[in-house]
Amino acid sequence: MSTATPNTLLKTLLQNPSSIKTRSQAKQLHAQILKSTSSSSLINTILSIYSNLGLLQEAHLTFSTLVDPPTLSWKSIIRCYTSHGLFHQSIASFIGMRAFGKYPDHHIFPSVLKSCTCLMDLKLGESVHACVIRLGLDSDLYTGNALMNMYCKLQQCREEGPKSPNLNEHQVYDKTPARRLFKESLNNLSSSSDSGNGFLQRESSSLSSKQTADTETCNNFDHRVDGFVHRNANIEFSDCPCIIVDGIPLRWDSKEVFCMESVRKVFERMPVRDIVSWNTLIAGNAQNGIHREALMIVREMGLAGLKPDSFTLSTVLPIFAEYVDVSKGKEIHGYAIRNGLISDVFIGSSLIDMYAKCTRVEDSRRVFDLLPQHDAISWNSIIAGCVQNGLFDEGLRLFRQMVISKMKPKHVTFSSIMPACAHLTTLHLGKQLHGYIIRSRFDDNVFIASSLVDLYAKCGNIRIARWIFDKIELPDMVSWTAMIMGYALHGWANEALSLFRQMEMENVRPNYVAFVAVLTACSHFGLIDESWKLFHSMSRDYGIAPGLEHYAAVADLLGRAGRLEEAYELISTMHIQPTACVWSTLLGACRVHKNLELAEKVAEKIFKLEPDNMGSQVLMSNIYSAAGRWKDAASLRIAMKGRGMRKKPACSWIEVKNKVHAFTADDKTHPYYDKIHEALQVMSEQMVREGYVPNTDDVLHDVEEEQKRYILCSHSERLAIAFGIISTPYGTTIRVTKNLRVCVDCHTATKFISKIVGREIVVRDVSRFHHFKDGKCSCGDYW
DNA sequence: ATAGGGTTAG
Repeated sequence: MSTATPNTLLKTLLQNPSSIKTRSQAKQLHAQILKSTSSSSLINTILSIYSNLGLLQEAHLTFSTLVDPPTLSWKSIIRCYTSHGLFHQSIASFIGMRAFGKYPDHHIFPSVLKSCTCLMDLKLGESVHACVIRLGLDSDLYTGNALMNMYCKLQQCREEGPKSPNLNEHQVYDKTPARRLFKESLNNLSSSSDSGNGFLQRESSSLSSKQTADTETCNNFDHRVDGFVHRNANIEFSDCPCIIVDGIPLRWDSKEVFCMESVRKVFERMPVRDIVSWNTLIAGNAQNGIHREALMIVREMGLAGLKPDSFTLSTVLPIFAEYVDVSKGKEIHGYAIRNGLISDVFIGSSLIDMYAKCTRVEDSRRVFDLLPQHDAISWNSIIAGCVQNGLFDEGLRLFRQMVISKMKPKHVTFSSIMPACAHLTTLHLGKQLHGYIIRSRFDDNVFIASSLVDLYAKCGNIRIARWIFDKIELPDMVSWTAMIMGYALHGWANEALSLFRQMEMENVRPNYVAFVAVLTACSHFGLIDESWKLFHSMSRDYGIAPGLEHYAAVADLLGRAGRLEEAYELISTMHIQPTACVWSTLLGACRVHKNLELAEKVAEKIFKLEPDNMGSQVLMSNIYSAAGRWKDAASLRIAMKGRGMRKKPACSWIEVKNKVHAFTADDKTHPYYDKIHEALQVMSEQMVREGYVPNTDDVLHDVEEEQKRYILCSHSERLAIAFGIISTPYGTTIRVTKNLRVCVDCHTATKFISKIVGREIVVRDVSRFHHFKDGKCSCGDYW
């Protein structure tokens, strides 16, 4: 081999190092260099080539051969370490370089600062900043951007200034109340105000000049006109919900919590700013909850002559998602379409999420379908969007598709999909997922563990739920709440209460939902004093304004204890508008305690709020019947019939061998009906011998006692239990789910049946559910 | 040097 060829090759290659594209090319070149020369400058070149190609191993080895690496080599190795996530090594090399007396240049600081950011080490970052200033490199664009990014990300590490006494984190960060308020306000908003106050166009001249353009683009996308946009236009992102209870405002704009001073300072001192600088500043504000400021900077950026790019948009979209502002979200969507940014996966998943959070999953779905490529996050967004909007079956279907298309689920995927199984109480699916989770080693993730706790609790397996809960190393508020709610659903009030106290002892702050859980537990067990204490402690100690659920739980409790007037008083003085639902619990209590006078008063309120509320009309008519006021009862029923109202039959179902069997009352369509009926008869006789006395109070039909007993016996949950007994092996726990409250007699009967057959029977009632028709579930594929 | 997704709800 002649020596001329490789040398010429070397020369040409080294003049243009970016022509080396692959690992083998780089290694060949390296070999040639070692063979032909011992020049260290060529070694530096090959090191930077390795570093550029992201070849950590090769770069590391090459670097370690250098005795006194020049600045260029330090630069290469630091960048290589940082880009491979070896932040400690990156910092160590930086320190080593200083020790060797080498002066870092402006190429080094972005990597070093990124390492500080990823290590969450603000102190270190600040001293690096000092170093930057001493070297006079703070005017460098890249360094400035990296500094800003660091201060944005490490905002939380900074000691927060003096806290106002009532300020607590979850109030500021919990997104749910805002969304809840929004959904409630939808019912109240009827005026359609003009939504054309284009957010992007208003001041930024660089954007579309025609104000109608966005609307047009969006209309091409969205053919439906459902008034949502207009109704929504009243909600401004500046309207941070603030509830006043006893003169104390309970929510603050998070702006007061964070200060972006250092970021702003760096930004303002930068002599040159590019789009990255602006985007960093916007993202910093957005992610620290200072949304209004973030949006203002977008406009400012437009005035500075820079067009929002895909980074800007995917930073801004989550803001509109959080404030449920679909009209502004659609503006961004239109802007993305017009500027050819629509195939960007980042924008895509932000749009999917935004539409989903605005309860418009169909639109999320369309964005998803139109994306040329799906990554794990866009899959997660669409799956989470479906599940969060109650489309559990669709969520599961998409999850399957995701797995089929060889996209590996990430841990977020599991925490998004588990609630679907929990709500559908499909334990077999949940168990499969649990297996998948363990195999993927995601089982130590708090989010996933919390949803597993919820899943097992909802599926009636409270012990396994507790077992999973106990294995969580650092349970967060949601884990505690899921477990407490599990106990509440199973009627284990004392466990729920002691867990709640334990949570408080461990300094985990309960939030809105945690109080719903613990109050529900009290309410199921009739613990009036406890629930009053909790109810008051909620606003007093934690600054949480009681919501509908809390009022409902306490009112229900008072009502069931016969303290009807107190319950009435509580509901009447609520600081929010009571709904028909809250009044209905009191109406139920009026029936139990036979207080016709109050019942009429309450019913009037309900009928005014919800003229079509069938349950209450049936309830009221039953109250009249029980009081012997047949005429009133009849007239109510006739009125209902006249308006074409019919009560939907309740339905129970049981999962046997991965198949769901659904029953309605007196349902004779099941293929094993004869056997079920026979089993029920045998059991009924046995139950009576065991001392069972049917409680026919709930059966208000004007029929003979004998007939009443038959009606009780043919309730859907009993059919389902009987089917469970004859079709599952002895010793198996029978888990029946019902989509309305379990009747009192069935509750008693279940205990007797359980005793007779020597098996645990769990009847769970769920009010929100998927649809059953002719004994089949609407999501047949999954059963 | 900058961006998107997650758990609990009588």
